[in-house]
Parts: sequence; structure tokens; C-alpha cells
Amino acid sequence: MKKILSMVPELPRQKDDDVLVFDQTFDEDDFKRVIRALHLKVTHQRMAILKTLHEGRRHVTAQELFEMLSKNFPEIGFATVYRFLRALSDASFVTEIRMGGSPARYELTPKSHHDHLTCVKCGKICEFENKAIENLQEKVAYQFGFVLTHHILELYGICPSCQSQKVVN
Amino acid sequence: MKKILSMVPELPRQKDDDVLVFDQTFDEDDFKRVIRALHLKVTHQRMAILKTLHEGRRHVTAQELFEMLSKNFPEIGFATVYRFLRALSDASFVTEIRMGGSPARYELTPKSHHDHLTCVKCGKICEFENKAIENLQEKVAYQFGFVLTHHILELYGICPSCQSQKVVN
DNA sequence: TTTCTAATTGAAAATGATTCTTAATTACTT
DNA sequence: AAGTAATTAAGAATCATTTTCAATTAGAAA
Repeated sequence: MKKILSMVPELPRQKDDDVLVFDQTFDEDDFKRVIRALHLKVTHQRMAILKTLHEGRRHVTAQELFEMLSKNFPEIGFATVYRFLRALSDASFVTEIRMGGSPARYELTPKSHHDHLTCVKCGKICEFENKAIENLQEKVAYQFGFVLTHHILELYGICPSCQSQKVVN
Repeated sequence: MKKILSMVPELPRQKDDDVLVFDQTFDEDDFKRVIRALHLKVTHQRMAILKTLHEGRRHVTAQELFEMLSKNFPEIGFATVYRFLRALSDASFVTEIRMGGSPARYELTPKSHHDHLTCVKCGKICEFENKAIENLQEKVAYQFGFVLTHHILELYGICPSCQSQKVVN
């Protein structure tokens, strides 16, 4: 039972409702189950994509994923990668993160939902979960008569190490 | 083929820290001031872009803006629109909203910051401001040692009128 | 006002991410 | 093992956006 701690640069001070998020682990059979749940056939390519998403770095772009896959799987096409990522994210098995105009990044949807705190200087991504914020979001939606389906919360700022860097321009 | 109806569809129940947001008004001289503040020359095109942004619908795409401009200004090119929107948003005079893979939408940056609540069925956009959420965001950033620069909070859900619609599919 | 020059423009080409099309291959029936 | 519908790789197509470039223009200087 391997726990993956994604790119958190330095241990933040933990306090009340902010927690680090860990991924669950999957084996081959889980992947097959995921693919079948989408009413799709189990192919080498799809297995490889899920495996790579699971084992590799978090928050990868479709291009990065394609390049990682190409090493073990030279004949894979990126249309296949995009196609399957699309299917996975439509069904919420992966989560798509979009920032600015840059390419979308993908990760296996973590069990417990989390949001991102990104450094605008170095691009470091921290993850957090904050129930208090989520409760307030529900409250806002309720006031407008909406039923919430999901949300995107992306915080941007300057991380500790970039703060202590000299401004060179 | 989703129509985006901007502005607030029905008056939401107002409660404590959620408030509707209204833009300030600008005149020609204000526009000139904005352009000069960017160290750019005052041109017909730039004046027209600001005017249209100010008078037209909120949350327009560059294409929509281009089409609105074309009516009074047939020879304008969309490179000009994109170019100036970019300059304006780099300097935070306009705010860029990106959702999913669809084209960016722009609005003159409102005095008071607000976030969006979007209906996933009809695309209706409501705006809200919630200081309590923003305070919590600062708190999260502080816990990670970050200094916040900005944030994106997009809530998605089903609006009252779509909730009461029969499911056809 | 006229002159000058660097900034700006429109048009079209270029780019980058993503999606579609195709004929060939493959997974899962029967 | 055979049949067939789904899937594939490759590349073309698309879509939003950016860049290029020669021609025009804003605004400083004379």
C-alpha cells in the first residue's frame, strides 16, 4: 500500500482543516474495471495510459504523458492519449486542471477532493483541502438557488523559496 | 451550442457578505487615461475596443468583441483585438475568464473583485463576492508560506430554471 | 502646420493544443 | 476459430491565439 505524496515543496504547518492529500493505489485489475466502467474495451494503450498516470508525476500534460508512454510504447499516437484522457475526465476518473492559456494538466481524481496553490514564479503546485471554504461555496450556491456540481479553486501566489530570492529582473 | 446569458438571471436572495457587483462608468477621457497608462498610443481601434467592452455584454470572447466592433468598424482586424486585450489583461484593466477548453472571456475588471457561479446546463453566469471565502484563502496560503497574488474560483451547478426542466434525453 | 519616426495596424501566415478522419488492426463475442 | 464492432496510428483538420510584415498613423519635434 504505497502512498504518493505529490510535489509538496516543504511541509506546510498543518492546522485544523487543511490536510495533505494522498492518492489511493490501483492494480491492473482496478484499471480494467475503470476501463470497463466506461463501456470501453481493454487495450494495451489504455492500460499503459492508466499505469503511467498512476505511477508518473502528478499534474502531467497530454504531451508529457505521450512522451512518457512513447518510451515503452513507441508506436502509440497522441490522438489515443487525448481521446482516452477525455473519456476519463468526462467520467471524472481523471481531473483536468487548466491554468491560463497553457495546456491542460491531468491527474487521477483523488478520493478526497483537493484544490491547488500554485507559485506564479516557479510553478510549484501545492495541494490543499479546506472544508470550511467548501461549506461557504455551498452556501453561496444555495443563495442563488443553484445545486452545486463541482468547483475550481486555484490560488496563485509566491512560494517561500521564491520570496527569498533576489529580484534580478 | 450553448448560449451564454451573462448578468444575473433572477435576483438572488441577498444575505450577509454576498453582494451583486456593478461596474463603474467610464468616459472617453478615462479610456485615454487607461491607454496612456499602458504606455500605448491612443488609436481609434483601442478606443473602440474599450468602449465596446464597457457598453456591451459582459463576459465576451475575443471573437464576439471582434464581431461587435466590425459593425461600426468594418476594417478592424482581430489581431488588434487580441493584442489589446492581452495588454489590458496583463495590466489587469480587464479580467480574463477561462473555463474548460473554450475561448477566453473578457470583462473590464470590476472595482470589487467577484467570482462566478455558472450553470452547467444553460451557461448562465452569476457573479458573487464572498469575503469569508477570501479570508480563508489567505489563511490557506499563509499556512503554506505563500503570499497570495490572485485566485480563480469558479463554481458550477444547476440553476433554478434548469432544475425545474424535464429531463429529455 | 509640417515633418519625422517609432508605434500600430490589417491581412495573412504561423503556431500550439486538441479533435477528427481514415483505413488497418484488435478485443471480445459466438 | 470467425465475425464484427470498437479501437488504433498517422496525419489532416480545426480552433483559438500569436506572429510577421509591409503599409499606415499618432504624436513628438521643428
